[in-house]
Amino acid sequence: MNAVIWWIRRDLRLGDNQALAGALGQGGPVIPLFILDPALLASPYISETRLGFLSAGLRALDEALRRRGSALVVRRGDPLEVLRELRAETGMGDIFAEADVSPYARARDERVGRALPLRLTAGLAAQPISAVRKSDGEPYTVFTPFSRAWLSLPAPGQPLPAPDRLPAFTSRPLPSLPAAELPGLPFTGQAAGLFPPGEEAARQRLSAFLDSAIYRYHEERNRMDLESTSGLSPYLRFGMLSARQATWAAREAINRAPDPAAQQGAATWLNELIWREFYLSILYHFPHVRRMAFRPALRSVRWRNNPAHFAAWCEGRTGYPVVDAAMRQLNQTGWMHNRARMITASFLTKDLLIDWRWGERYFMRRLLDGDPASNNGGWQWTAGTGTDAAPYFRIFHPVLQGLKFDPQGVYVRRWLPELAGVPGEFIHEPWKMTAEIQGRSGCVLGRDYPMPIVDHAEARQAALEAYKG
DNA sequence: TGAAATGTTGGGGCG
DNA sequence: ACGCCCCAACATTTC
Repeated sequence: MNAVIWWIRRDLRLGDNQALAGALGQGGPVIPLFILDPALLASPYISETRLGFLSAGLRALDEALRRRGSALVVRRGDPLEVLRELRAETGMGDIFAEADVSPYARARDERVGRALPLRLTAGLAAQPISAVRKSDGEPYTVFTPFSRAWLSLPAPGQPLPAPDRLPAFTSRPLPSLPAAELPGLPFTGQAAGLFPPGEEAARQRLSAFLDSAIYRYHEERNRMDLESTSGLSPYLRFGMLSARQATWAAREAINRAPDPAAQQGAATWLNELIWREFYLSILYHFPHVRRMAFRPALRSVRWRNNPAHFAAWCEGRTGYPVVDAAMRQLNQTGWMHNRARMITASFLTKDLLIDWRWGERYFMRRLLDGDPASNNGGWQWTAGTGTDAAPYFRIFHPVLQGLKFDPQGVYVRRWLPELAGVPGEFIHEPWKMTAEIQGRSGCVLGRDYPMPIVDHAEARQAALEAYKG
């Protein structure tokens, strides 16, 4: 019996894995394979931290496989060459993999599929990407009708259980890269504490979220000072949790919610998962969004692109506490609250008039959950350049956003220790402190914390002008 | 999944 | 009792 290959890409899980199920359905040995693709490792969107998370996730997957009589094979090289070699070693069986939507992934899979028997399966999204279309067959470009159509489709089936055993290939030893040669920074420190890699950690995190926070999600999800979000994005990014597992859990939570407010909480979380599927669909149908604004009229915005401003934004020293706290959170942990992503993105594109693609790339280089579809969609939404985007005049006020979504300044103080002693009434606008209060609070502006690098009111006017042009 | 500017309404002070 | 003004609170429009 031919051995088949389960080609793992961003589906680092044994549970609810349709590619793995397809491979097992052949009845013969299954070889779990991960390929380190030099072309991907050289991408400007790569993150050392995310690579570390991936590598740690591969080690966790290998351990889970070994408990089931199998083992992960990791090889480095051009995917087509690696697959050819491995098939020659193992009997020329089919290759099963979860389909992806990014332009690079699709080109790669087309190239492989022309030369080898590649069988792509669904699983990246809970509803197959191209199943959600308008009645005339065209893709949606506005979220609300997309979500209505998504919800009206037959609910995705129950998630598949993880297999108890994987039939191993035993005819000959299969060389694999040693764990020590996996790429990325060692995954340790704050990020590892917050996001332990692997399928089991994802399951625990989902279960904790379902216990209570999901029912308050509607009211609390925007609060940056609370742990009110699921924190599942890094796991969804690498498929340590499947979209179907997540949406299934959301629907179950809706059904057993104790009261209407709780039901609304779970429904709002499901809606966020649908946003993820919306942007997967956008990238699939409109791959050019990866390089430019979706809307042609907004491809000629005259960005100012001041490098000093960009550096201040990256390093979290703009002088606006909410913006700076958010960027420090990103730099230190590889994750940022969604509300904070919108605030920082609005600040970069509107207050600093810096090309959204600079911000998109920086986020990709820092985020554990950095996903080309969601990240691009989010940036284009805030910049007002995308499908169903915020209108250009929707400009976030960094102080008001702070007052609304971090009312006591707890989030700001957590990430900006230099503001720890600043009185509550000044925490989102420390430049209003008198010299005396600055001295008393141990936070002298210009010494301990910067003055704002731009005046928001002026910057807002300038942005309106620039976008109008 | 904004915020500012402008418009409307109604209560209360006051001559 | 009445008209006038002020202004807060809310609604609508505009960017």
